[in-house]
Amino acid sequence: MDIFYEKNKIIVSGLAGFSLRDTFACGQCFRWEENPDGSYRGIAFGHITTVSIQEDRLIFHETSRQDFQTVWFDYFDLSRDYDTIKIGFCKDPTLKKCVEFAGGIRILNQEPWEALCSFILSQNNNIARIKGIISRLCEHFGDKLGDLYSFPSAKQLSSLSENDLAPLRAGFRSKYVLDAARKVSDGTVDLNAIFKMSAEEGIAELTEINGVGIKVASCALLFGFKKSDAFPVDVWIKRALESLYPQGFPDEFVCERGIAQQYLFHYVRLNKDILPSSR
DNA sequence: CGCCAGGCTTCTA
DNA sequence: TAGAAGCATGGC
Repeated sequence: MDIFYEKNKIIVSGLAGFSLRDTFACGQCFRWEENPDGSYRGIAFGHITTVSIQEDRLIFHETSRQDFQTVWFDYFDLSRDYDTIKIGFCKDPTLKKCVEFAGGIRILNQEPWEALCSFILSQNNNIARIKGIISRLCEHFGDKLGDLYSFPSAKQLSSLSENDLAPLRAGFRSKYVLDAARKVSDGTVDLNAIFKMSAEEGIAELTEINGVGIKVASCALLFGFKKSDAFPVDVWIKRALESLYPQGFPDEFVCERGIAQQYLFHYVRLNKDILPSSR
């Protein structure tokens, strides 16, 4: 991998196989928007960028060197060697199919609070509506930065009431978001401490929040706390495990089983015919 | 229109 | 303590 700093763009080469579409559409994040030219515009950690891919090159447009180094390099998980990980996955026949279907997925390192809050809102919900709720959340309570809105902090949300969140139309999830915002902002749940914890300990910490169970906690840990061994089991993964891994999910992927999980999730969700039709 | 959505909490036997 | 009911809303 090589990095080139040019006048108006930063180019990262040597990323053959990386797909922005697979990465942004696989259900791990909800805010990136595709432009007519195929690039994507997004905001994270209070910084905005536009990214595109040409051949094996990831290109950051109108992005400062500092933002790339302090935000986007880590956000796009550029220190991880996905080629080697995928070679490992391909030893398993099902994961091989996942890699062939959408091997361009990388797990993003999102803002911890955004990941937690987003997946609280995701429960018993569909992705199109989750996006709408999160969009309204940011527009109502985030900070306007250029043409986009930051994700509102736990502190910003902690002083709000359920009534304040009514415009989001998040239903019963609103009270869960408020409980999370309060416990995170007052230190009852220490997000920074979770980075030093195991995934198991992280689950114990996050499930102190009302409305956060093992699945939501696992998603937050995988997508916001660099816990690549966190393994969220939703209805799709549950069905996939029952029909495709009756002997259990292979142990050899333990360290990166969260990544494998995401490849599997995206594959079975968009190829419903590979799972038994009856529920 | 009815089913279901990247579940969780609460109730019930 | 396992399993079902209830939950808000709207995409498809």
